[in-house]
Amino acid sequence: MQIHISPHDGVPIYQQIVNQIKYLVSSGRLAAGEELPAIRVLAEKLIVNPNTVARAYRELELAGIVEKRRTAGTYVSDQGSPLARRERVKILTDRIDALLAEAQHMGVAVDDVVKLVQQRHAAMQSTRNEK
Amino acid sequence: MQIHISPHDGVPIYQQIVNQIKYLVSSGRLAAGEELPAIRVLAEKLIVNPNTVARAYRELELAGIVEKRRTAGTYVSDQGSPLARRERVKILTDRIDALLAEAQHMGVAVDDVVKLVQQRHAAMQSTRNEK
DNA sequence: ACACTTGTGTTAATTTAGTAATACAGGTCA
DNA sequence: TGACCTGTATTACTAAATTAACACAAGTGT
Repeated sequence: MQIHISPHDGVPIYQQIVNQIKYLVSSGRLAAGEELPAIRVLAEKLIVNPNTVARAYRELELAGIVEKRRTAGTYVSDQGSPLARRERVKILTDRIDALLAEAQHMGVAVDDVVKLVQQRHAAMQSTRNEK
Repeated sequence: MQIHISPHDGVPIYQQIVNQIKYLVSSGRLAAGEELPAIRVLAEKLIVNPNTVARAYRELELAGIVEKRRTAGTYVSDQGSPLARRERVKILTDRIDALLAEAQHMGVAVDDVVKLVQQRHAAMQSTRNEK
């Protein structure tokens, strides 16, 4: 768990933790079922108040990334089931609908939106570190 | 200049002003070179502090949407339309980045996202009323 | 039972974003 | 010139977000 925070980066500490753990999970460095550090442990490691880590974990649980077992710890959730995928696609579909509605409202063609998507994806692939 | 603000909409007043003026410019209701209301005038019309309007105008100038002539007033920038489009694309780009990041976290491939975009677009074309 | 660890909850301090009050500087134009 | 416009700058107030301090409840394992 190599997590590094920038205390005065403009983005809240708890958000930085959320983002980095999300990335660790999506990149496979944190496997499903794996236990992640106890709130106090990570807090001490990052030199941050435990409540801040607790909030990050809560957000992650809300997002379905992790599961908490009250007195046992926090674990990466098994988000691999096919049924879950349908749910995920539905969420993405809603966002896409909103995006398309906005684009239409702005007078931007859907073709351009598709181009932007591919373009942005390429950009994300090449540059893995920014800001 | 029909601008309407919702004081407690969650989004800041100055941001609402920025958004609506951006839209007015991009839709052509505010032509390039046209003068827009003096800060105090618009402030009184919207029942808002002049500083709030001033901030909105400042953001618009920073975005290249308008130009300010110190003692003469504020005018829609000459390249208002093209710049406005760039602005719109930037807004969409931000949303797309967020969408792609989310898709990655969910383990959904970008190809599938592109497919969903096209699919949803087709759905929007055929059925113009639902939700 | 008991020491220890886990996450939870309540409350307060702190920081930041947003808005407001007010005075200022520099032009226009009768 | 001088009243009257413009946008600008400084300062302070308010509300919300963020973080911190600290006590709590509930399992684990010896």
